[in-house]
Amino acid sequence: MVRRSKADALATRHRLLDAAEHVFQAQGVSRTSLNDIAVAAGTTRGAIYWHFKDKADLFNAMMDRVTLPMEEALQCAVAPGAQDPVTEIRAAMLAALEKTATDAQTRRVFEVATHKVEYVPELRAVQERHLRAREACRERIRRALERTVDERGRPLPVPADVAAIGLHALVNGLLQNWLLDVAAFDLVDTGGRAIDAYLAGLGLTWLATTANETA
Amino acid sequence: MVRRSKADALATRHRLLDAAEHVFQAQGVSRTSLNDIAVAAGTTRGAIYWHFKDKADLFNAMMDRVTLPMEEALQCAVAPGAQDPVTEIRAAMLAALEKTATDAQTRRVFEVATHKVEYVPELRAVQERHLRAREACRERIRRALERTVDERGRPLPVPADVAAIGLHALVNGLLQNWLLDVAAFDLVDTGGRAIDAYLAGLGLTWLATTANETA
DNA sequence: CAGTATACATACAGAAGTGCATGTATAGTG
DNA sequence: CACTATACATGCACTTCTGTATGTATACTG
Repeated sequence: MVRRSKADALATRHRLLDAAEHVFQAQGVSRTSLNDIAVAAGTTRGAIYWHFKDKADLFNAMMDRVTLPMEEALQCAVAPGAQDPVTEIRAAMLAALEKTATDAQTRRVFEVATHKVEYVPELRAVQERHLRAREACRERIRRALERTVDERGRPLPVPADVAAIGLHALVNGLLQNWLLDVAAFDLVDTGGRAIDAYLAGLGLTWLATTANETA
Repeated sequence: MVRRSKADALATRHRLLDAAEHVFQAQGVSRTSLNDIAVAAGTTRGAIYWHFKDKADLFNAMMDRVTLPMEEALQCAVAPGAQDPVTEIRAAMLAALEKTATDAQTRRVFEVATHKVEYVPELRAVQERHLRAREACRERIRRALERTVDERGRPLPVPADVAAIGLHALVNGLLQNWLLDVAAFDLVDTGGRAIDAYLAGLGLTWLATTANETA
């Protein structure tokens, strides 16, 4: 076969990762052979073994190409101190929902990572990244809540770390449930209202009020 | 080999399912061979093929032996009209958390079902059961909320179905996140407080208040 | 422009797992 | 008390996938 230029090789690599996303989503990671991916990408297994060590390496590369919704949420709220910290957090969570609902690639990879792969020791890298991202997300929420408590006088009805764990679980649950049946509810609208209800329960009712008024 | 009595055969079947739970949890479903399960159960593949058609059949039988936390929550709240419907729902959700935290088998199977198996078309039976249970759970929450709205005057800040989807997502997210790292937080205590915060956000503040007072 | 590394395609050997066929000893059964 | 179905164990053929070795044409490089 013709040898490709470096640009061609990079394109091949991306085609392989694109193909992996689709085939993984359709068949699950463990049930797809490297040949399945190669054929879907219009190449052979030789190309895969050139660019990647094995299936786990390819899987990790596929994950590294994207930022998962929760990680996106952390970056999105980088605009520092521009406004109320809870408003930032709320915007970040809504952004995570919206990105999942609209960006096809994010949805594919997130679905693969949550429902189409088994969390076995071999893929520990992704699992640890997942756990770290989760911890970072919780921390960010917790600090935002504590800053809000400092700025106003009233304390939260529950400790900030508890509130953070709950909010993170709520968003996570919304994302995962929606992926199982995207027609069941509108992720951004319904999810956003649920988030506002939760925040209202933390005593941040002004948010829920404004959200209801604008809706 | 000696032929067993019917009681022995039933015991063998249960040993196979017990072994499957443990090996699936440790290695993931697709990475465990039928021989792995047979050896773990102290038998051979012959026993498996006698009791089950194939691995998918064994997996389904394993799932049929238990009631998952959310299904348990539905049955638990069967005590009808004994008290406030929201109090019932709250108790049911807490029961789901507690059962997951305390009952080892429930935890094992739930963990396998959520993190150690790929949702591929072949296991559609379990997936559909999962979706049906989810729908039933949401419906039950929704009706309880609507009954509460009827009993009191005030409406909810969000539609009942939206509130139900959120509550279900919250509990589901708590369960799944806890399974990924059981040391991260106390499922019953932290989860319960998060649930109360959410209910408070729906205007059912008396619950959060009493929960805080008793805590 | 010759030489080398690149970017694959192809071929092959081996492991592993599945499904079934067959063996077999005993628990039930009339 | 024969005898048949049961409850497995064992062995085998077959498929499937992996990892690697090898072939090869061309992009790059001095």
